[in-house]
Amino acid sequence: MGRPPCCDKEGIKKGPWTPEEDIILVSYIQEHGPGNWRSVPINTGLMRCSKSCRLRWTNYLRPGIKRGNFTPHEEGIIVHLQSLLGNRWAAIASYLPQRTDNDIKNYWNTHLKKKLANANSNSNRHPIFADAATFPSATGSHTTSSSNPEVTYTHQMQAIARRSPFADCPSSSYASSMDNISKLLNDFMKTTSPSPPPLEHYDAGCYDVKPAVDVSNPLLSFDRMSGTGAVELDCFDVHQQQQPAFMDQYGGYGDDSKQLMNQGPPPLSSIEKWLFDEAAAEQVADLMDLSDGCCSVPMMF
DNA sequence: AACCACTCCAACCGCAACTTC
DNA sequence: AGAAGTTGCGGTTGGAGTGGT
Repeated sequence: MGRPPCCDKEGIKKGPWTPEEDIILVSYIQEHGPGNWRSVPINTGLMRCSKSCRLRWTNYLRPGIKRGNFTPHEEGIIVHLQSLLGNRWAAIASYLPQRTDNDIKNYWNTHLKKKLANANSNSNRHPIFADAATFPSATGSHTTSSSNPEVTYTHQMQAIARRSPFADCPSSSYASSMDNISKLLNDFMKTTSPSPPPLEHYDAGCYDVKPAVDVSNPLLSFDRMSGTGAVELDCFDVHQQQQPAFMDQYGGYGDDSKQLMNQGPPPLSSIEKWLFDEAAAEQVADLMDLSDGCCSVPMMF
């Protein structure tokens, strides 16, 4: 279209975000919710382009992001899905709600690709490298027609992701980004008045959210990842009567996904069974550890 | 201590899809 | 219908951190 990139404008700041900028962005989103990124820099005074704000939010500040080492199970999921879907990181990330597509992409490029290259050279052609082209979504095309089997499959994947068991609370071995921001906000509030509202309902590590105080604020009111109590969470449980309110705003599931949600879960396919099978993931982990180069991962299709 | 090579990841860029008018 | 504007995605890169010499 020949339109100049938004970030080429004069006075737009680039580079790493400062804690102050993070606070401003989080405060704004806490109040207004994510979306309408165009208005974010205008309304906040941030000297950042809308794209940069969105990226900062989705890749770093967004609640529920898990940081730190990937588990062998997560590795297995990524490896398998990459073999099926190709480099469709957003689709792969939908299976790992706590990981961002950027994180998964980085992890693939810096760790898994090397591991698999080594493993592949040791074991020739392993079933894990099964030809992705045989799978409908491997083409990487995007359409919106629900009659398209490719899209149907994608929707099934999204539904699968919603009931993913991987949404359980991680160990506290990693530092939550929102925990950091919460601390920043608290420090900020000590020195500033008037201050943005505190992120008081974020707990460290995983977001062990207390019963919502302000239900009108989706950021404060979602219950997730406690791993305890009645909410046991499952914001990814399609069997739940009530869809978590934050899902659309924070998880990116759109109308099509809601439709699927209402239709109930798709039948459990072999890939789902495999993905949710810890033993299979361990097999992938074993493979990547190059223990003996033996081919032990089951062929799925 | 200084230098270099390497790793890792946050952020940028360009493009395509999508939405609005 | 199509131009203009917005959002999302994947590839790439810059630079901070780290380890080796």
